Amino acid sequence: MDLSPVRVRFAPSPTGRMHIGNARSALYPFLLARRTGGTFILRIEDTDQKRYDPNAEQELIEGLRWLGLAHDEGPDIGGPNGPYRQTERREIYHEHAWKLVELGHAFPCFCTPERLGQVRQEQMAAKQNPRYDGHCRALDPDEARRRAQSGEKFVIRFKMPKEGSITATDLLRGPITTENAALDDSVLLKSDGLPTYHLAAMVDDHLMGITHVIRGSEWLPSMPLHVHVIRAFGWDAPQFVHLSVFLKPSGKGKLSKRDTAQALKDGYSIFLGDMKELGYTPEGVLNWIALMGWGVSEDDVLSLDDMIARFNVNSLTPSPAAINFAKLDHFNGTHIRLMQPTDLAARIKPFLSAAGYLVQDEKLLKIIPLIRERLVTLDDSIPFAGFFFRDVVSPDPQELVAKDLTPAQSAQVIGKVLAILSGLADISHASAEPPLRQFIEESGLHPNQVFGILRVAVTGQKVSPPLFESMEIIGRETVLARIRCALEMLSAL
RNA sequence: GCCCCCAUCGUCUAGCGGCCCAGGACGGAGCCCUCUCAAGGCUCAAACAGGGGUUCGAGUCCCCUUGGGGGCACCA
Repeated sequence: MDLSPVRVRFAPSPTGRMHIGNARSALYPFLLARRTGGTFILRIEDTDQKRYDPNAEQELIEGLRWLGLAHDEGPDIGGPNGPYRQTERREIYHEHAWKLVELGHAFPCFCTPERLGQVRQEQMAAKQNPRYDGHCRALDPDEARRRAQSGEKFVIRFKMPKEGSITATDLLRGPITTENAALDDSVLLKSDGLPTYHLAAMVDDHLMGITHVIRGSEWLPSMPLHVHVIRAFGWDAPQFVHLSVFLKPSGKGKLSKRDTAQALKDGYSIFLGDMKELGYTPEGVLNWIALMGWGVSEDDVLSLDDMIARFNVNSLTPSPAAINFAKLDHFNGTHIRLMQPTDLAARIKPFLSAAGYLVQDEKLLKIIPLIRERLVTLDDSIPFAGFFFRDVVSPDPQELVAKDLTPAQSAQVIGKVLAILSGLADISHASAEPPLRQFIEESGLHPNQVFGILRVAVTGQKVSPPLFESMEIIGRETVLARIRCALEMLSAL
């Protein structure tokens, strides 16, 4: 592939929460930029004042930072091609819109929304495609300019050729030819003075020197319009890459509000902010989204650096992809296991703290090897490690009763275990296992019965990290105290 | 309704005319390991949507059908 430095951008509109679709739209350009030693730009497309969400930009920036997708230019860090918020570029769009009018490729339109609505209704009633009827197309340019300047409400529309066709190329799909007659006189500049996407994005991409436009496939149908606009200005078109959409887990249709609600119920989310809180790691999330729409053969556990080294626009896939949360779990767990113990400890600590535990770093570091291969999310550290930091545990008395044993028999067993462990100067894997194994041997009990009672007594739960290693970390005194407590509970049954 | 795009195991995908009675990963099933739960190892089930062409030869190229997705705003 061509490795000359690209200039690419992530250009979200700040209208809501950052989700995996956004993240992937940022990831691929980022990878391409890093792969080629190019430039990755963040641009905020905030021209829709109705849908504007003042918190969105910050969430977007935080999301990028969390994922590790650092941009080289953007509204928060500046750069030579600013401003990077479209509302701060009004004059630029104005100039360009009128330039197009001058060149005869656009025209001011004074039609009211009411008239347009009526026309649309009539067209639909006549089973025609709803489209602009060309009412203001033939207006005298000077007259139109005068009316516009006198304060009359107007928009500027692209003057789409009536005949001919245009061929626009998507890198993943090849050339796509469209009849101009099928295209509309789209609005470029709105009556509020702000541009539509069709003008703003084309102007900005040109002015910012964008070489590859990587965006969602919802833009594929307007690519012909975009190429028309670009050519009307006399510019060279960038390479277009349209990413496939994410489908709901069933693969039937794209994600809806209901699906995101359902995901949350199942303990998942498509929003980055939620995913972080649920204990997903940037590495896991990145790996997951990277592989939805990107064909990598064989080794598919990839770090960001691996992705950069292997990324290639041509291996992106054009077909829609159903999201699969089980795979997210897999990647998350895999990347957790790949982490350095100190790194993992640092990431787990906030979760434990938030759960109310006072965490000692040294102790946590000792726990890491015991729990790392058991974690799917960082949040799982709470059930797996919480009991290490608790003063007392409160097991369910019923769970202290071993399989096929009565409460009294179970009490007898744990009493014997207590006697054995009490006799030890310290409780470690090496010191505790042999005498307990010997006891099991002599008693004819099953290891699961003895260790099961002990596990519940010491950890307060039926599922835990390995018993002996856990007891070693908890310490002799606490272990014995917890066993005595369990013995009392059993005796009371 | 009109326009556009897409089509390999349940899911994400490899495959760019012979290397494919189709490979990997997730998930599923089984076995091993084992103090619970995991992790790990091994094994198994599982797909070229259908129909026409082109070709000595098609999952790979073309056409149609079907299915899926997207778009048709003074939203992006």
